[in-house]
Amino acid sequence: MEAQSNSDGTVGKALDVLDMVAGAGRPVRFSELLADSVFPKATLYRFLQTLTNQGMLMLDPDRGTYTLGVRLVRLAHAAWAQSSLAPVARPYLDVLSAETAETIHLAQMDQGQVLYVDKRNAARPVEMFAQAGKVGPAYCTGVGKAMLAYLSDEDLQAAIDRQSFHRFTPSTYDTPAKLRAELRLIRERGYAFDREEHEPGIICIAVPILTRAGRVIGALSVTSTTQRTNLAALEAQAERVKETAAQIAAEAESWRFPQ
Amino acid sequence: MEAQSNSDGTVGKALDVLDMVAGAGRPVRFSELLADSVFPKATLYRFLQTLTNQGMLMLDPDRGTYTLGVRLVRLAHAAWAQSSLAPVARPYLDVLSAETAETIHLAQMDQGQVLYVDKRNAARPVEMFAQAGKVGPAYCTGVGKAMLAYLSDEDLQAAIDRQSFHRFTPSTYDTPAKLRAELRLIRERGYAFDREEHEPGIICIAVPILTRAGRVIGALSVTSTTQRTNLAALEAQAERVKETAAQIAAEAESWRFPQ
DNA sequence: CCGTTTGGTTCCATTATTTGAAACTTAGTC
DNA sequence: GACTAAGTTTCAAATAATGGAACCAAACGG
Repeated sequence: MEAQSNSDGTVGKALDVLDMVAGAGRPVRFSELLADSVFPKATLYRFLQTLTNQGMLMLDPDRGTYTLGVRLVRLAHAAWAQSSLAPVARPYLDVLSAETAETIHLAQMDQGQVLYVDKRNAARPVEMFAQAGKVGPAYCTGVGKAMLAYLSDEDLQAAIDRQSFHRFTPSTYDTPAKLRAELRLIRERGYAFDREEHEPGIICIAVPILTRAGRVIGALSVTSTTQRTNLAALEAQAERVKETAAQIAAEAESWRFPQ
Repeated sequence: MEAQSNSDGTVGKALDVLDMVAGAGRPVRFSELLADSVFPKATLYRFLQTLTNQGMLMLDPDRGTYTLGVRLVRLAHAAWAQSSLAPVARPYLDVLSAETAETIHLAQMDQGQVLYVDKRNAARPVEMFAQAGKVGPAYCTGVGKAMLAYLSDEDLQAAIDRQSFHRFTPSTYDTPAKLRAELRLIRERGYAFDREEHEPGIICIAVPILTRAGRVIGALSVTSTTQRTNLAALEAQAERVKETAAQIAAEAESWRFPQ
């Protein structure tokens, strides 16, 4: 995972450093960060220092390791509450979840990747933080494709440039061309499938969540396994899922932008 | 809520802007931010642009309003998972919660404030994001005082400087001197009380979570109301709560810093 | 016990970025 | 169609970031 030298000046670079620490997934030493950083020693050092006294990072003085700071948790609480679809969508997901008795995902786009902001697992109730906040690829997941299909040409190009096109399974679309063809179909149809493209045995139907103006603000999916069901059965739920998406869109529009 | 012009260069200023948007708690227009910002128009404008490109903020193009971006949610997921005590503490909180049948709070220190990272409500299971991530004052909460009591002189001074000493109730400690006296007692005793200092009728017993080296990494509290119980009854649980804190500390030390 | 390596921190002249007043461009009013 | 408010761009001056190199401290090896 390389920091792709963003062109956003000092702030962008500092945020890259933040991502590096986040990417490590465990406390990291200065030297480790230095090893796969594009920055020279002193520069990286200063960034770490700045981020640390801003509370975005935390330095364990005993071990000399850096971890993400708690200020992030606070900011994220606000982000989740005010900017994600999750709080708005919650009641609608509850209903859909009860009706379908399948796993439900609510996702948004983040820098070309899929960010899951809520999840319902028919079996047991949600473990919020543990599940929400996870990221996944866009080109081979139902929610990902549903969102990609409705991006502007410009945004779509930017997103495609960020896809790895790794071939997870035999049915993964592994080139931009194949993906674009699929996206056209999705746009015509109004919903997307995941035909075991990311994980064998896992299938889903996904619909975009669109504003009245036609901008994608998220996606919603009903997921199952090939053992329990099949695509046709999922497709039968399409209208129901679209309806939920529409409700969420309407609510989001009136709630997040009052007046 | 004023951005207190931090001395951390460009990055610090950008993060201040981020806080401003977070602080608003709703989508905000450029002009609103400009109104209570110390930055001149062009500067603020460029920061917003940078943060937006970085996914830390989101610009609703229809309305021209800024909200926190989803990248924060992703970062926070990592922060919560790797840097907060919550995942480590979870099983121990489960046990304590079952035993006491009272509300449990797990908190950490963030820039002189108390950040709640997990909460158990005897009645219903946790709503993670909805509860975790909230912040509160340090000088008048059980967990806050428990942590303050074990800070180094330097860190304590810095934390005290950030307290408002607002008098929420008649029993709130409203000066640094009174607070410091209380902290001495807490250090001798090993645990802290909240004697309706923040909210009338709400009392708690709180213990610090300390590393073997004696550094505070968090605090844990059992909260109740004056209607249901009293301080003496809570104090009777002190040893039990300390034990849980010790378990969490031990686990945190071996788990978060493997090898 | 001392020379050496490794990991982390500080210096400081150079360089590049940020800064912000002012000019400009929309979009909205009356 | 002049007037206002809100947002965007420009550009020379001011400032902050940069990074090579020196420095320090602790751990290591002989």
